[in-house]
Amino acid sequence: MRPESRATGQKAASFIEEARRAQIIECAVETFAELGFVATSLARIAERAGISKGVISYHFAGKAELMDQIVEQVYREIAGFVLLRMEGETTATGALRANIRAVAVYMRDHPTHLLALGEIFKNVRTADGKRRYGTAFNEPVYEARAEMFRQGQRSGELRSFDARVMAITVQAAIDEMFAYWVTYPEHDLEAHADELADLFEHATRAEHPGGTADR
Amino acid sequence: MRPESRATGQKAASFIEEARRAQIIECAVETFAELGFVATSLARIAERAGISKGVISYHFAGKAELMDQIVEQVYREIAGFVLLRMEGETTATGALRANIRAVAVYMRDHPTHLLALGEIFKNVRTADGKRRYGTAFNEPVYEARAEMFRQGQRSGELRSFDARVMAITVQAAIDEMFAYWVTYPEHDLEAHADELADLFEHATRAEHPGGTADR
DNA sequence: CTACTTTCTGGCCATGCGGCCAGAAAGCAG
DNA sequence: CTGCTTTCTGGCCGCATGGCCAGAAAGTAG
Repeated sequence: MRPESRATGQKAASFIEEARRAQIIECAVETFAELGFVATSLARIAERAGISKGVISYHFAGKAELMDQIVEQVYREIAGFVLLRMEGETTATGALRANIRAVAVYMRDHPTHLLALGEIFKNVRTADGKRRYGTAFNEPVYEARAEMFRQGQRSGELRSFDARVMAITVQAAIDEMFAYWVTYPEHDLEAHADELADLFEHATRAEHPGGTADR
Repeated sequence: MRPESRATGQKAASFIEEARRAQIIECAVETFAELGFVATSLARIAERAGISKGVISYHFAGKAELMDQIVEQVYREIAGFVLLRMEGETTATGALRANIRAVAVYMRDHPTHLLALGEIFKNVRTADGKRRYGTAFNEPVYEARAEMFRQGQRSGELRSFDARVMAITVQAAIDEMFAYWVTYPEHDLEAHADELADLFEHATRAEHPGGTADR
């Protein structure tokens, strides 16, 4: 007998099981990225993986769990990648530049992961019609970046502004850079990232650097 | 006999016909805004309008034409509203501020229209899997704003930067302001808009105002 | 009134969906 | 080999979808 639900089971999964789960997740990511949320069905994912549709049901409790796994995995992957490349930055401006550049590098190397994440984020809803992964899911990112700005303001490196709005806007700028690049692949992603770093440096830095917060 | 396709017909439509079409479009907008693209079916739209599903088929060639009409109508509405409120602005900075504020006012007054537009934009794809209304649909907006920036750079009002990246980023910042406000309705939209205007003023203005382009 | 057009209803259709399962196949332990 | 577990296939189910249509209803002109 198959376990009541291997997907939610606690037992150590076999090598084969883990490999299959990883393969299915990867194929699902590609399908979401290529066809979009609406056109991505379990049948299409199975087709891309070269397996029967039932295999997905065997390894995952359902489509919802599959998407949960994608979100969790990709999110962790990005966070690790970006945070690693921000280490050692001491100034807020430097940290922000490293942040933007790191995300741009990740975009270039794993565009499908980000596309799939976006499709799932924007379309999955709970039974009551509300977003499953809302803007609220970005809270940690917003708050971390806002805190970075506030620290820069306290040290006098940055001018006075609403740290939260700035944090939100940085994320928006990064996301749109990705969307634009996906539409126009010949667009220079690295140049765009540097331009964004300049943009926000001008937007945030104190008018008379060296002093404390300017007003 | 019903006309071969009233939806695409050229004849002057009757009052009743126009009223029905308008009602259906409005109900469709509300449904897209409230339930999202995935959960919006012709049946649900008809239910909200209190009519039979067949009425939609009678007045529109299909779901695709309905969505086309929504996009066209809302797009025209926004463009007219915003452009009207930018008239008379002579400086790039002033025009940008007026632009951002106007969009914020429109958001406050017609959130469902913008939500529906977003749902349709992000999810409708053609048969070959490509976006029907892609980032390319924003081209006119991007280009107009970029040209505004270039003019400001020529006059020495603005510093040197990539006008296109700046135009894209402004749009992203505005869109995210809306998304954030929808998630947190108590968020102060007007203050956010003013904060954005300040942000981009700092990001774009020349370091030594009064001269010509700075480098 | 009748004759005709416009508008609407209710239901049918083929399609594709996610979920599920009986049993085949494969792998493994004795 | 046999017996057991894990993994997979192929197909079936109920359901919702967009599109479609026959005919009813409402409106209008003569």
